[in-house]
Amino acid sequence: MKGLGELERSIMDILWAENAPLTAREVGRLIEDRDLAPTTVMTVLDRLSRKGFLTRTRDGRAWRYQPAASRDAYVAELMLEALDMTGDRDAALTRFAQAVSGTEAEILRKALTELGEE
Amino acid sequence: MKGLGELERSIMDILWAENAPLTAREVGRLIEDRDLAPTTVMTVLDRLSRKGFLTRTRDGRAWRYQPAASRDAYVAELMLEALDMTGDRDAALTRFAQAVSGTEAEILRKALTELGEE
DNA sequence: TCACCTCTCTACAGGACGTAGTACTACCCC
DNA sequence: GGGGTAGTACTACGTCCTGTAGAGAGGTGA
Repeated sequence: MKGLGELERSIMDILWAENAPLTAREVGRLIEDRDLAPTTVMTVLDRLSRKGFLTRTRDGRAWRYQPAASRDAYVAELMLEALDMTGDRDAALTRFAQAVSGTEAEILRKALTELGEE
Repeated sequence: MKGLGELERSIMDILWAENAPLTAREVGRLIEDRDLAPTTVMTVLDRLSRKGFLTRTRDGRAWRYQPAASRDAYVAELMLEALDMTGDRDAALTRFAQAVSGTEAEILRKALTELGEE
């Protein structure tokens, strides 16, 4: 998987936050604080779908874009990818476990416990 | 934190694998399969220390480079960084927990348990 | 038909990286 | 002591990615 640029991520954030597939115009409106040219938004949406982060379907002449995967899935995948980078996954995992905060350690523990029960 | 390029990572891998600080020449010898000019290795080592991935100390006229952090720490940090990207850390963590393989889930569980005992 | 929307194509600047040459300095051997 | 050698710093260049956007084409409604 490739990383995302800053604008790309802003746009993914918008689409992840929204539940419905959006057109370029709609995304542009939601990102208004940056005052981007409409084509800029379109270009980025296009690149994102080319990279597989978005899927798009026709709606009249316009395209509607929506995330190909949930943000959680994306984040989890990034984490796994980082993990793949090491020779010693166990050490890295241990380190990671030590680094997450208390509440999050709790979440992780619970998720793992539920796993074990399946 | 910034990501690493491909050559940068090869070089970090070498330095992570080695326990002693190496000179550019030594790194170059260890990476021989690529047949790089000595200055290429030096440039990359230099960039890596500029980015904070390496520290260097003088050894006569030469520099000796060593990782500023362990690979595990680096990987763990990458993972945390990915985690920071999401609005809903819990969901991402849960997702992650579900994605790691059984053995690794075990490792994680153990690390978390030990945490709890401290 | 005219204004408009949306698309696709093309472009360009800036930064990161891989790659390396050049020029300068210090050191060792003959 | 002079030349080769090793090591450094500085500079450079091509490529790819990303942010940014214009130009042109083809529908669409008034």
